[in-house]
Amino acid sequence: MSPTSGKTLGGRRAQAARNDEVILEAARAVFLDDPKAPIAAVAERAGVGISALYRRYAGKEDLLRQLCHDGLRRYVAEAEAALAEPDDWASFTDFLTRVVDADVHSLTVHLAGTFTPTEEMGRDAVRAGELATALVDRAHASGRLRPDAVVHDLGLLLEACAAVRVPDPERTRQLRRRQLAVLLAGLSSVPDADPLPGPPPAAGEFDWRWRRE
Amino acid sequence: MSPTSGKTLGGRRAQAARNDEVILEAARAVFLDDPKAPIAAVAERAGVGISALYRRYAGKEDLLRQLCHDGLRRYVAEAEAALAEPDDWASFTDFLTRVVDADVHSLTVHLAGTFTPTEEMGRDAVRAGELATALVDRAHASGRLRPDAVVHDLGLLLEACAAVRVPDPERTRQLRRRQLAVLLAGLSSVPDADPLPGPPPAAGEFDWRWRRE
DNA sequence: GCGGAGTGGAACGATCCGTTCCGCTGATAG
DNA sequence: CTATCAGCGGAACGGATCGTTCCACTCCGC
Repeated sequence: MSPTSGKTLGGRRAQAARNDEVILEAARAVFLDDPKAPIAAVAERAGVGISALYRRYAGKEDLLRQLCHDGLRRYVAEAEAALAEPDDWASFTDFLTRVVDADVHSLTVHLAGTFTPTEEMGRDAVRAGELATALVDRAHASGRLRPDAVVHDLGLLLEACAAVRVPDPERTRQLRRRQLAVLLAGLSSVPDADPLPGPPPAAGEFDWRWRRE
Repeated sequence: MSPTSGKTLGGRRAQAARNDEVILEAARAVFLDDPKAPIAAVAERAGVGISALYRRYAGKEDLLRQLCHDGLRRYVAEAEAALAEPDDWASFTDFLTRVVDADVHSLTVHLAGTFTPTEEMGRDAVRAGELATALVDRAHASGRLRPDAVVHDLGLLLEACAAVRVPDPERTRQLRRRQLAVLLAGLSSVPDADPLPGPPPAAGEFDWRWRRE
């Protein structure tokens, strides 16, 4: 049975439970800022010792994997939420806005290749791809997405937004929204526009990051 | 007087002169791929020994600075060339296309902060800013640039294009052109568009990279 | 009180990287 | 032809960094 009889547990246990959160949050912040940051930086930011980290994670790679998987799950969750919306175009733009705001893509991009992915992550990645395709299909159906845009243009778009980063997080969010607005305007259908150049981005072209060296 | 009497110098001297080029090219490629790459990687890629590097540059920082300064000069040169064109809008788009193709922005972005800039770089940077403003002014004059776009939106745009990178350089160029096309479409004036959100990017907001830690 | 879960942080060992240095080679001057 | 030395290759060095381990300490829960 749970100690302190199921009540809100206090003292040492509470501190530990709180640390779970604090550490993950700190890790997110630190590795988002510098993917190669030392583990000690995470501990410092979290205001805990290094032991508190190694009690929870087998090693650095384990922490990184968890962090990245969380991001992937968030991506999937946002996509599912967006697909529940009735408006085709709004579900598309809302999804992108939420993913950009949550900085999910940065996580994936910067941390890719620093750990060996689990099978579950593979399955989630496939699922994410399916959901993205569904969103783009609906956007096409709405007629507001230019016909020559493809699913994997989302990759380019997210990359572009994730690339925006200034020291202040809130300002970063604002600038990313601006970037997103420009990109969405560029992806909107207009009567007589030049077609997008080059072979469109294809399926495997963003997987190279995941190659373990 | 020059050895071998001013003729096309051959043998050892020729090899040395050729190495100047080869090394710079290798450094560009290597540091573009990984800004934190070791100097040895540059030497290996250039097919020379480490001594060949240290004969030319005082140290790593010196090489990085040179490389970055070259990029800046290229930026200025492209801007000047573009301003010489008669068509306002074309000078704008051509400039961006050339800068994106040349991967100049990546150089600046990734290498920023890894060395102490020289005063001359500061002057060149100011000049670059003036030229960019002139280009944007002309683009506005042409009426094809949406009125709420500002000079520093170029920073966001270049950032977005530089963020696109796949292993194959030629494919990278293609995808960047596509990205650029979307962004330019997004920055084009259309009759009744929503205004771009948030305070527009301002002057000092991209300088933070240069803070030496 | 006592046992041990939870922790802080010093210490260790491995790795990496910038820089130096020494010995070699072959072009060039005389 | 020979002495010289610019130019070079790459081993070796020393410092820095970082992941991980380990031990002493605290204080909750029984």
